Amino acid sequence: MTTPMSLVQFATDRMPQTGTVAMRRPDHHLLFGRVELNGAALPFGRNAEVYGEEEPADYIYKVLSGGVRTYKVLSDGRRQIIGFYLPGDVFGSDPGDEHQCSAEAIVDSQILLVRRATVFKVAERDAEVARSLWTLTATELRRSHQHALLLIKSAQERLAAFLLDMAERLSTKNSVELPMSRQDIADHLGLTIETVSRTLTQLVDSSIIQLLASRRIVLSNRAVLSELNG
Amino acid sequence: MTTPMSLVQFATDRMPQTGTVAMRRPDHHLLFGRVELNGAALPFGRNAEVYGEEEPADYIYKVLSGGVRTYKVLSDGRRQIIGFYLPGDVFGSDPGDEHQCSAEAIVDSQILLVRRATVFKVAERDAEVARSLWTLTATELRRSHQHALLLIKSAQERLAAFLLDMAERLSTKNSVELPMSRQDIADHLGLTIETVSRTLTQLVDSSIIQLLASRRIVLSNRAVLSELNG
DNA sequence: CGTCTTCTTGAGCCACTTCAAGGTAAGTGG
DNA sequence: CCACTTACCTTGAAGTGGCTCAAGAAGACG
Repeated sequence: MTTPMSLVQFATDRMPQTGTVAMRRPDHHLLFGRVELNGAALPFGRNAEVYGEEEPADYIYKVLSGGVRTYKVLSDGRRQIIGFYLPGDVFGSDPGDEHQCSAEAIVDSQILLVRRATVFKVAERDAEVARSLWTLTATELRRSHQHALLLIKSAQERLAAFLLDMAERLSTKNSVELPMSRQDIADHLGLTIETVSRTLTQLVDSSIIQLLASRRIVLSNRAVLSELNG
Repeated sequence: MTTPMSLVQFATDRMPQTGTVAMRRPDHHLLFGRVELNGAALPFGRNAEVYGEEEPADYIYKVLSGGVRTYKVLSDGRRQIIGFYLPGDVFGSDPGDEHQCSAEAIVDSQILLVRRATVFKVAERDAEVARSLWTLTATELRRSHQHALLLIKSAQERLAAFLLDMAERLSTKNSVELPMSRQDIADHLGLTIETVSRTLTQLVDSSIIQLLASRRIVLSNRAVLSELNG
């Protein structure tokens, strides 16, 4: 189920769809930009598994197009989406030999793979690569802390934070095209799908956002959103 | 308020109070065990600030005795305790030039300091140190993910997870001496102090734990606790 | 002993969940 | 082009787990 059907070699790193990402995350590009670290780009269909929790962690991944969710599940099926990864983002650089989370494509995606062993080998003799590997993980950690802080907030505040984050990461204007479903959002924010839907409706009623389509959202009042975000 | 009053140089790394920690965390000791990375041990009183959020991150810290909490606060005062650090644990190795969280001693503590700049310099020419620095951060990340998963659980499940974690980290037997207050536990688990207290009482009534003193807890039925933990 | 802090317990309330139904959009086959 | 299906999203009504407010108990300490 994990194995993709085709394998395309790239001579150079592909730029993500959003042009500005390269500016924001130099470290990721350092890692994937090195000639010796060139990997393979693979297509993953919607909901396709990239890797499973506790599977051997042989690769580090970079989203070229589409989007990915990483998550953990409890025995009774409750799911916590740890993070969303958008074009330009790197994921799967967990410590140890096994992945800590599962990863799935949330829409049809192109994903670049690089062997972990190769990265580690290069890092051993190249302090710059080693440092960028560390920065990568440290940035993830910062996000994770921010996420923990989010999970003590009210539903409105969580949605505000989420929308602002998404807007910053995947849009230039105030209009956002969310790649993920309401269920995904709910599982990321620690809410139910109904509460997510209702809260979005509240934000629409307060003229803070507009819902052009269910996944096409306009942030018409960023100031109030930021205020809600604390 | 941050500045400690005295400065004691140590020739070698001090072993933490709990003897087994060295076995569990070789990387931390590698980092602090190097001759060139020897630092200074400082005493911090109860509730003393070790560093504040957004302060320059000049040091990496290791708990020798006592305990530390790292946390973030929202503008209205709500606090999320990101993590507790017990003897043998390393903290403060945040990325970037500023700390992401604040850190305070939860009881009178001895803390070992090492200059970040020194660590980074050593890491540049010593891949082993670089890797152990990365492993340190990656372990933090794993914990943070586990913590996010905890925050979607019920109050009982959160307490069960917390107690099991604490028992594993600071006791050999089934008896645990918690260094932190109910308020600290509440702010770590995303609950109120009242809910923490009530839930502990429930666990006592179910004969799953015993409360010898308010901070002295016996896990008399680990099996049920583990089950609650999922 | 009194004072201060910390912890526990009670009663009522509220934000979010649960359960249930209906609506909307995209795809499929006739 | 339309009926049918399927997946996804929204809305309503009722229930509840944890919160808020309030008071009291248990330690710690001078």
